[in-house]
Amino acid sequence: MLDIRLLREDPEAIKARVKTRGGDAWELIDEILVCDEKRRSGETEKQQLQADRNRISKEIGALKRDGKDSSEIEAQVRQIGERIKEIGEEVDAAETRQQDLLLQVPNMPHLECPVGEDETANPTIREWGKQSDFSFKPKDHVEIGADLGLFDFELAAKISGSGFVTFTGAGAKLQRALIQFLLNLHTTEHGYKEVSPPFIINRDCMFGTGQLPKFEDDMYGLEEGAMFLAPTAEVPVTNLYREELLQDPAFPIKTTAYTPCFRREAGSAGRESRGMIRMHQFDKVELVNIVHPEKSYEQLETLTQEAEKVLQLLGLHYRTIELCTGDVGFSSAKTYDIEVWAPGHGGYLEVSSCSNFEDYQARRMKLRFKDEDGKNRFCHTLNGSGTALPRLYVAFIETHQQEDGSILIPEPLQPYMGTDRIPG
RNA sequence: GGAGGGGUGGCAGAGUGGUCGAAUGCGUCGGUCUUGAAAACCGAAGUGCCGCAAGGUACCGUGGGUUCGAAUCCCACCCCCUCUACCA
Repeated sequence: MLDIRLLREDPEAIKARVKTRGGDAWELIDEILVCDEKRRSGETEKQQLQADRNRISKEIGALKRDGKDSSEIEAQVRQIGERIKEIGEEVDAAETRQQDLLLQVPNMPHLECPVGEDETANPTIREWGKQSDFSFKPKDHVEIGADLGLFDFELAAKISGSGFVTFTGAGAKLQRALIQFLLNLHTTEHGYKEVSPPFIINRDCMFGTGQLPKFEDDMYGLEEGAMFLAPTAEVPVTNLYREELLQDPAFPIKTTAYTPCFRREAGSAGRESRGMIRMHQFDKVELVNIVHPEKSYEQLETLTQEAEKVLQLLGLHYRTIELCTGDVGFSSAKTYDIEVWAPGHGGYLEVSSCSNFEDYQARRMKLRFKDEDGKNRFCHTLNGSGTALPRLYVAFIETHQQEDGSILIPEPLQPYMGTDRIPG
């Protein structure tokens, strides 16, 4: 949520920045300011009346104690009460409307964020490794999975539907090994605290991280929308800190979690949908940082490197791109995507999205800290996938496949797999 | 799921219609004393909103209601604890 004070100060500048995202959310800003004005003037009047009422009520108390008649001023204060109620309703209506609108306005992209309309304008920041040479034609992950019996889509369709996968045998073990590897890397090398949160999340939290009100259709709702299946661990993990006023925080607060993620992916059928590249349920290890506002951009670089480390250790070629204004997510001010090379697929796959939300989420969820001067300020929040499993899995088996059909397990993963090769 | 108990400031814990934003204790911070520290004593200290400010206003789990006036009475809901049932 944007700071209403900034909006009051310089609405045109903020409109211009929101506008760089495309879309028409910036058009809401004028009405927000009208509501704000209405709310504030009503509030002032209401509070004056309340002060009157409090004063007179005290007089009534005093009269009654003395055994005197107070019926006259009681009638007077009753009238004030009615007026307070009327104005109160107006103020509430303006406030509710203002809040509704404000929740629909996305974050402002960072000033240095490259301006552009869509993903074609995203600059590549760096690359690591290179596209591997094969002395044979590399198979894609669907084929490898079928050949080695690693996973089965039909088996998943039988019990759920399309867009799900069942891992089997060594394939299931590889999935488990990757999760273990990721969590251990982040907890032991990168200083993260591990949590394992619930996957069913209440509605308030969905507002906190910015999934609601705009993206309800992307999620699986339960109990008529009162609860949702977590679309990403970002939601439960960041919301662990909602409505907190951190007294003496040891910034950066770094939390990691493995969770399954549930997404309806409504309307994206057919897009990059072969195999397990886009699923209704997938596993992910998430990295969440809560930081001092002045350190968040520095921390974004660290966070991104922590995610990249995963791919380096697993010997997977990737590139890191910066999202332009038209492509950056709703709540984010700046985002790096990490895309891993999948030789069988013949393209790059997004395995991680590392974002600085600045105080956008913190303001929504009232996450604050007491700063060096004793002032209460909103924290900055960041998160990044560290990493998403299915695409990591895809790149992994496609990159490490051998001509004989086996898959070589790179050394860092061997302790978790208990072998250096999945036989062909 | 059923029965009972409970949700008050950083924590503990009083308060059952009007000088209660809230006693008291612990903890925290500042000061006095001390070579220094401890102890003792004195003092400070919640959050949001409105206001240039002075100040005002709201907040005692959440939302409604009664009343001139609600932490206190009524209703609904949420959460926690104990017992019980069921169950991985």
